[in-house]
Amino acid sequence: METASDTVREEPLGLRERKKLRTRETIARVALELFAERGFQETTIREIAERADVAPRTVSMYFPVKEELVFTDHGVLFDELERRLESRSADETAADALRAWIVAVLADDQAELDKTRCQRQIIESDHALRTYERGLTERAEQLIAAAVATDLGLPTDDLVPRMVGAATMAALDALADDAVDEDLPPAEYRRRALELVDQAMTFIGAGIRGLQGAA
Amino acid sequence: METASDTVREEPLGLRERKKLRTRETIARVALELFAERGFQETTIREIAERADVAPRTVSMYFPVKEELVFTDHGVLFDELERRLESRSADETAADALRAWIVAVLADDQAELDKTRCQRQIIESDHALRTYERGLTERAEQLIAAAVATDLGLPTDDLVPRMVGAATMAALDALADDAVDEDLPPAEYRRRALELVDQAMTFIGAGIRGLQGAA
DNA sequence: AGCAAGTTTGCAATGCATGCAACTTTTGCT
DNA sequence: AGCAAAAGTTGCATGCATTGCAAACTTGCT
Repeated sequence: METASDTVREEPLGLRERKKLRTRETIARVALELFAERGFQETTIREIAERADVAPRTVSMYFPVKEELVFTDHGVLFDELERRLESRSADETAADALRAWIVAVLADDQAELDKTRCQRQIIESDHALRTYERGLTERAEQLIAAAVATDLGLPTDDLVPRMVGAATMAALDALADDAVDEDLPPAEYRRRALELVDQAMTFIGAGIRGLQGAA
Repeated sequence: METASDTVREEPLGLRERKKLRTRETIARVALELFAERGFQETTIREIAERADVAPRTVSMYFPVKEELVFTDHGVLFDELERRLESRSADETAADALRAWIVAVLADDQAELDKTRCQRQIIESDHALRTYERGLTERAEQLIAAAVATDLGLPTDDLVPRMVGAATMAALDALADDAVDEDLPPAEYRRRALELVDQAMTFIGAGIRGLQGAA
């Protein structure tokens, strides 16, 4: 199967890089543990630093804002989306690239799904985190809007691509809710997720056609 | 024309209430001035308090989070939307109520439009404010989603109403951008705003029908 | 070993947010 | 008017996140 790592050159990491990566992962892991135990607001940077055995300053070094401790992979996931949207071939629509991205990033083993569920429970129990997440999705909306605008030959700031981006991210939100509400095995979760995605794309496609007919 | 005040009983405010209201408005006004002059992050609560001639503690009293100083009316506007959606008559769809709300709340005189433009410039020049705004729109999305779910006989957490809510708010976002980008007179701004809204509703309507046909 | 570059850390300062208690003003009642 | 309760304002103190800066420490390389 195609994954992100297929396209990324794997440099042999030096000791320095490996250590840095390990520190980063340790901090993120213990932070998630603590958030799950006591809640996000109730956990201080200092406590995270203590359990990760680093200085508080180091935590802030790796994660300039506290919220980033929860959304540790959103950045790379969205980078990947951007790459797929921008480097898609001429016969591939934005919708195709988007769907392929979702297929590639969907949690597919139990461990990954468990981590996702843990993150989602933390996020959904804290308003600041939900707000922060909405801020993150803004970027994805814009990426999608830009790609859709290209497909449709519309200006980037046109209403239609923006609505498509927003509706798409609403679908991904619904998908995230599913991840936590249900207690499904990974395969079943994937199936339902793709069902949601296809439903969203049908909606969007019909919306676009409806608007083109009216114009 | 119908406006919010038509349906709200105007109690004769006592001195206490009037004073409170005046203090609140003074704080909000000077805060907006300062934000426009120096920027949001660059202005401290203390400076706002000084110019408003109150204690810093009082500012935090009226506006528990700094961001609220910019979004002073969003709360009541969304209250009004909620009221309109929930108290609509049987023959009025969610879309009807929504459109009526937009017509009622659109800035229609120069002074109001100027204030809106000032707010929007401040918001768009600061990332924290944009994020905060996205958090606020979550509520509106949910109100709309709930009303649309009722109209369509779907569960509240169904994908379709959620996408409709998201797409609708994307349209309002685009509308807000228009308010600042252009230098239009109020009447022209209103006209373009309604054009956008109708375009959004065409998109959404077609999307819903497309999905119903496929189901 | 020893130097240069890159990391981690401690320290200090700033600013937002909040609980609490003291203080002032307004209100309602006699 | 006079007074007591209620409501609003303020000062004080604390906790926490975030950031700049410089010192201390590690690693990579010669």
